[in-house]
Amino acid sequence: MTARKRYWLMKSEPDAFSIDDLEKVGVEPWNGVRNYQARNFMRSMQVGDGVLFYHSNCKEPGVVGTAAVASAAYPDETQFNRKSDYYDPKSTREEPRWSLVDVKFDRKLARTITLEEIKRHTDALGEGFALTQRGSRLSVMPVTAAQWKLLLSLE
DNA sequence: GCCAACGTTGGC
DNA sequence: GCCAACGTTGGC
Repeated sequence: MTARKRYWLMKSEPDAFSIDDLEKVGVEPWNGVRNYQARNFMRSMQVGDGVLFYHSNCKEPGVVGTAAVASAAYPDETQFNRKSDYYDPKSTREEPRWSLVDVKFDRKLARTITLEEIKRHTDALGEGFALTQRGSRLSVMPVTAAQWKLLLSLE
């Protein structure tokens, strides 16, 4: 039951949902992920896992805060909603395609750990790190304990 | 706003 | 099952 705590990095566009938004609401269902790899990572998450909150597609992309996984994976409601941008006509209640987890605010970093800065540590982070991998657009990815420690040590 | 890289779709 | 076309992501 009590698996060791694991770590993740989750991207969000601050224009859509920022770390400040998460601080305001406290807990947020991480809806709208429509990539199988990212979905599978969320399905393997456990309550209490650590999350690096990353701002993407913005002026200063980078890690801006930490959060925690607050639920096991469950179906993403937006896939059933015709009016939602995330509506998936091929998904059914019986066999939902898309899952999400609830994410709970932990803290904002004193400053943004920018992507530019993170790239300078590419070697230490290792080749398998999707964030610094050329062409990777994965929005939810695993982070090792060592990577977690290294990234937060830059704060 | 541009565009490279990637994932998905659909015709065959 | 291949692959061209298309849509999206996300850094710059």
